[in-house]
Amino acid sequence: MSHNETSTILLIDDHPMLRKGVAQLVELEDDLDVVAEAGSGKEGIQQALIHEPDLILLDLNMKVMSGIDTLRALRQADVSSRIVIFTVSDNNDDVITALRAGADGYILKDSEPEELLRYIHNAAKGQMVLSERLAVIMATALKNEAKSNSASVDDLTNRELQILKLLTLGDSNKHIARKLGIAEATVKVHVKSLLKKLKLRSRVEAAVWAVERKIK
Amino acid sequence: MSHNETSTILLIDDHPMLRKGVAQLVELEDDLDVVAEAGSGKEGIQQALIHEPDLILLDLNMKVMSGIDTLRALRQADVSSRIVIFTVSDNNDDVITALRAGADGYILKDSEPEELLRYIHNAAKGQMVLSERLAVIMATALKNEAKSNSASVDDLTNRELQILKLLTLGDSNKHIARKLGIAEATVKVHVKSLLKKLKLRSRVEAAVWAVERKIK
DNA sequence: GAGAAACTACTACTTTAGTGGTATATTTAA
DNA sequence: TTAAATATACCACTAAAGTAGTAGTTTCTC
Repeated sequence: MSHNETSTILLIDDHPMLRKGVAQLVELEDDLDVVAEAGSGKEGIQQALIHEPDLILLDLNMKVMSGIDTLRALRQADVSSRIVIFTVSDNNDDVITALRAGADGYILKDSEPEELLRYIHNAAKGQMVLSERLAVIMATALKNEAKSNSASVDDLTNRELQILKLLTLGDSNKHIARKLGIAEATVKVHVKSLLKKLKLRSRVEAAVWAVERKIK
Repeated sequence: MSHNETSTILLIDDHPMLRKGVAQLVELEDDLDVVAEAGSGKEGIQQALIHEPDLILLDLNMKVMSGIDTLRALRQADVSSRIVIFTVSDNNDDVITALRAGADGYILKDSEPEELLRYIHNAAKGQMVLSERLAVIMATALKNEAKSNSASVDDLTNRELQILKLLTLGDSNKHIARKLGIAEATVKVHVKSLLKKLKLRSRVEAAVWAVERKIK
């Protein structure tokens, strides 16, 4: 836990240069101390368990294990550190997903050094921190709440998901039917119910939806 | 131009932390000197004209003016510096587009510090540098050359691009026609020619193509 | 000023997509 | 163990998308 003294920090990011930059900045502060760095989610979890830092700065877009997965794994492993997402993505869904998954803050990488330090200090104090730009984004998200599909991949059946993927490849219903060994009419049924669940109007929207969520 | 002495470097990246990290690393070397930093393409071009550095490290995914646009603008402005892309994107098309646009190298941000220094030294010497992981990617790209559309947004006319964007939103031809105040038949013509140029088979493929390239 | 793109528009036609309804066997969850 | 959801299939119909060809105007370029 955090004291009146020094707050310990763990950096999890697969960009060594960025880790260096943050570490250098943070080390200039008397009351902040980077106790460990990790270049992957897996390594991050190990380091978190070893050091039990006060604060973890976690990148979202990592190659092997995604930031969200790492976040969930950290919470699963009962790591009590405060976890703040530090990433480039200002995507609506990423922000919301991260906060739902138990993140204590969300900071954008294009923040200025002074801002970042302010955020880190506040986060170490136990405050929730959010990059200012995100306020607008989240407000918009809330505004469109009704519209903004709370629907997700999880609501789809296996078959529907399978067909969504093929559809995204540009396959026609006929092609999909052939590939899956079912009738074109059946494919249409699945497409229809998939559209209904996702509250979309056409296969084009479905394809875009899928691509934007990186469903592959 | 580069001498036996010190090579001058300009960093263009909209992430201050990353600039700090790279600058710190580079400054440890006697023969490398970061003479300027820029947080945007526009600022980068100004700095490049002022300092005429030996080497420019340029990020691709910048908010306002994209890295590619910046690269083109730099070449347009007759900046003779060697320009090396330094980015997270290992996307096929990004790599190829950058090299076609006159980049002297392409380095991934997840490179280790030692690697990065080696690349920078070599680049300053006038060598072309490429992150190792990209060799595989480029080989694959060449293999699929026939398939891999060399076509890009630039090949589309304004109207076609405009229609592509609307199409990606899920609009039907009729809707697009209404929005643009033209006949549905005309929209079809544009869609057809856009598909032909991009070598795609349907609006679904076009939408996916656009989303994957973040055309908005 | 001639030629090439680009943008527009139309007709006519084929194919694909999407809707609505019915139906059956299976699986899952309350 | 019912009830609901899933997966399958078919038909008929409408709407939308895509193809092909012709053609007029504008705009840009050589």
